[in-house]
Amino acid sequence: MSDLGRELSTAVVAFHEAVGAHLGVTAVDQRALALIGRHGPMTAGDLAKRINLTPGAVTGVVDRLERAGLARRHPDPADRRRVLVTAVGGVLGDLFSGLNAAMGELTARYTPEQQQLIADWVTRTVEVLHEQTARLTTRHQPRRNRPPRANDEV
Amino acid sequence: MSDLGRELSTAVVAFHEAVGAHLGVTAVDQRALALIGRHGPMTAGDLAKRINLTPGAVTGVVDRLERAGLARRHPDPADRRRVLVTAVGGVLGDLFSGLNAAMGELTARYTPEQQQLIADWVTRTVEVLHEQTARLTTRHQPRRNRPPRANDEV
DNA sequence: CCTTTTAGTTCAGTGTACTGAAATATCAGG
DNA sequence: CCTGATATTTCAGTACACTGAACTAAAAGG
Repeated sequence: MSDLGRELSTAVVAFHEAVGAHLGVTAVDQRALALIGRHGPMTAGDLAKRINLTPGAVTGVVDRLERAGLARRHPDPADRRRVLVTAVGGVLGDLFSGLNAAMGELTARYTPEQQQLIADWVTRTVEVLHEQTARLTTRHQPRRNRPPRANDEV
Repeated sequence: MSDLGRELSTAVVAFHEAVGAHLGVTAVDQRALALIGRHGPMTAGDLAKRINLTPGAVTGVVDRLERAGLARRHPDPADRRRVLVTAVGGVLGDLFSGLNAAMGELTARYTPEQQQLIADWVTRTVEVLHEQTARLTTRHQPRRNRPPRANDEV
């Protein structure tokens, strides 16, 4: 069972990497996208704080996301200095459509009760992962062979 | 439910990134490690073919894995030109111990039948992910804003 | 208004992982 | 042995994402 978890983990990571390579965006870019996907439109500055990057770096992140058609810059009508970054569903949806369809087929094979059970397990697993990720990022400080990486919450 | 999948996905990726940052290894390094973890000890050349990297790059990969204590170089007794790269369980085990413990607790909450159901779902999900990853990496060629990345099977 | 603060982009410099080629060491065959 | 093939490392060059600082633009507050 713990082997299965490892397999799931690597499969998920491999898929994410494939998506990133396909679209020409980095892992950090994808984290930023997930962030605005979850929290809604966000200013570049907020994004910088969230993913622990300098404003200059965020410009690059958003550039790549825009070029890939995954996000768009939107001037804030209330404050014209600010730039709101919004996620664009279309392209990513296209890419994930195959996955979503296949997963839909898969879930359809289970009864509602079973689906409920699986959803429950997934929810708790996500919680565990968040806890363990936090444990890694806060308790120990990273080993610095390489430059400091953006590895905060997502 | 598809939202849940997305959340699980990002949580998994975040954890992996945290581990990588903590140990000073890249995502590619981790893929290489997963590879030798699954297929057993492997020569540097095989590793190069598998992850689609030049031999020179593989030297760097193995260097980092060794430095992190995740792998070890082992001369092939049969052919002293070759270098067998073997995974070392200890360090990674320590890192994942928290996760494994937490996941163990989590699974213990379910009945054996329920565990079986979950395992079944996970297995099928892994299959789906592999298919979809293959679809991305083979059918379409990557968009090349950036240099070609190592994104093959894992 | 005029100054100060804030938001974002631009730009030069840096670190790192990659490629491709040269170098080194070992095997295999006449 | 000696030659040619094979496995890995070393090394120079390159690409890229990041930092930190300068710059532009807009808000805020006397």
